[in-house]
Amino acid sequence: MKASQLLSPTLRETPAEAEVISHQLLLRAGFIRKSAAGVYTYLPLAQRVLKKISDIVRQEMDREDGQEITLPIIQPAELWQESGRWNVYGDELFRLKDRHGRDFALGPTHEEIITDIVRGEVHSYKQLPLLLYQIANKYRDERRPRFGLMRGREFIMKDLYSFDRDEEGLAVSYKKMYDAYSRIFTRCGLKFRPVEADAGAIGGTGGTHEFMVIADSGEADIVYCDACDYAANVEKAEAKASIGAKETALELEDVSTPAVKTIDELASFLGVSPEKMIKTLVYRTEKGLVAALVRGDRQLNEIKLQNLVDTVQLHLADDETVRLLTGAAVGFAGPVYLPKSVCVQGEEITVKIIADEEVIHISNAVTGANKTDFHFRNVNHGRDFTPDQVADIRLAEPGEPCPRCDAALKSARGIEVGQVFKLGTKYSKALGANFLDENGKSREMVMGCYGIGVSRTMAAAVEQNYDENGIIWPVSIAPYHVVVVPVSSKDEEQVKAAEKIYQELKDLGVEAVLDDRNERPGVKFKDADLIGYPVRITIGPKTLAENKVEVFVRQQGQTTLEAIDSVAQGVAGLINQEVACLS
RNA sequence: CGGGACAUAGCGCAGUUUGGUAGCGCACCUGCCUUGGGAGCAGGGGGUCGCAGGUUCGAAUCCUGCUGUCCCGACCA
Repeated sequence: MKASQLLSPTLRETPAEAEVISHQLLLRAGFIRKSAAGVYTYLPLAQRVLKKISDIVRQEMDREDGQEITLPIIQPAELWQESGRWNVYGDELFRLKDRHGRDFALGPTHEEIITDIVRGEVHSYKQLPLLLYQIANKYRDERRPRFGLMRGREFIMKDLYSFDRDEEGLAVSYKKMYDAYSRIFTRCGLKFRPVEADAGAIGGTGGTHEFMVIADSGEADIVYCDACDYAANVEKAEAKASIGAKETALELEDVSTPAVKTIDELASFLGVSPEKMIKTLVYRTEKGLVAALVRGDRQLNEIKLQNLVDTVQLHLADDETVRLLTGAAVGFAGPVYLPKSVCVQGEEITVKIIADEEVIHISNAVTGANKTDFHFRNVNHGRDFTPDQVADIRLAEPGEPCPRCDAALKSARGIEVGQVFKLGTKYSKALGANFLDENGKSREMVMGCYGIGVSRTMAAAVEQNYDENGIIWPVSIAPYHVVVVPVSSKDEEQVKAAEKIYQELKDLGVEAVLDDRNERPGVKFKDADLIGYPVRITIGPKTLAENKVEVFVRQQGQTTLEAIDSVAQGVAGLINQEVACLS
């Protein structure tokens, strides 16, 4: 491709709307343009990157006998009503009506429609397992689209659905996808980590892993262990209880603590360390109130609590409810003598006390006394309070022991680019996707679903590979491998040499761009760095006299001199070697 | 959905306080010149100042309403 004809409108300045680096660079380097909030046009360079990523995904899906299909984006409301998600999915579902007033949705995900196809066409155990996938646009009307391609309302996703006879079959399919995903992100040249994750609203019976591209700009917090393989999203990460020394229980006493509300204030006021305190957080759920207890120096993990209580709604109770429950101002709640129920606006609401495992092992703890400006000292589990449930409900933090091997946990930020789910029979049951087994007995198919954010992976690759001059594409997903730059477009000798090398590269199967624009060299170099071509070949007067050209490798920032006649061959070898290295 | 900010040429911005009919840099077009890290000179094209009302002789500027965009939070297969 000739740069003079390539639609890659680079910008000298960063558009004000772009905050994260991938958004800034993809706009500046002329890869994308915004059409509406969270909706982007992919220009030629982006299209090529997306195709490279998609091709890698396709190869690895096909390798595991995944079969590619295309499912409709416009989906009838009836299917969504059948699964129950028409009402549950909420405002995030893009809805539309046709001219007859019939309801449709733009697919945010495709469990319904794939299950519909399979229930109609697959009836025998002989046809299973079945792995079907597509690479397509997905639509989610995000409350707040942001970070450019990272969280859009229209985005490209690969989704594969597995259908198996039983849980054992599902485990096999799951493993296949897990391994395929690891190969895919490796081949894309990304530093990533599969982590244990929370299943969220999608539910399901088995485990789920998220594939995280490690980057500081990531939205997800993960903890991992270098000594063993343990890695998890903090939403899910197990926290190992640290048990303090047992002391002789002293007599319960209340102590005046005027206007001392926070753990820190209390620690300095009483001279007691936070790990000897019990923090009490009151939550309101559709199943009543929950008083959650964690050690003073710990943080509650709301997702663990929500899963434990099995609620849809979980929000911190408002001040008024806390006052009614404890009979005290906010900041003085505690488990001792906490009422079993409370009357809020004429409604009787039950209260459940749930304690983190560590809490019941604190001897002579300090807690709120449910009396304004008072706390209790010497609170002991069993004698002074008895939780309804004891479980791991706190947030795991870096530095604490790994739940598997006790080495110190580390933390990192990650961008979720893929997730694998064991769905079980949730959708096959709702939509009636059954098959007959060897005994002629009808059974529900056991499903899994596996997503990769293709457009997000492109953005994640930029987040992980850039410098102050621009993008540094991994060779395997770079839009082009090489840019050939004659320093002067008016120097016939340089132009001729450049054209020759460009042609040779193309003949060798190397994807090359010839920067034939009548620009000063600085402009061409800046654009090359910004766009992120892995290799730049520069033909200039200094070296041409010796029949040599410069080869600049973007990743290493190093320049070497090569003979004109062999440079194409050499660069082709380098490119092939790089790609092979990744797969 | 709560809080905050912004909206003037493709991009970055000034002009708004104090109303007088729109400007700068980059980009774009023509010519000259130049060619090793976003050159220089000369000429040129491009904007119903987000939209709709209102005040006024006159509105980018003041008032009202709306829309869009971004950030923080809540939310999120």
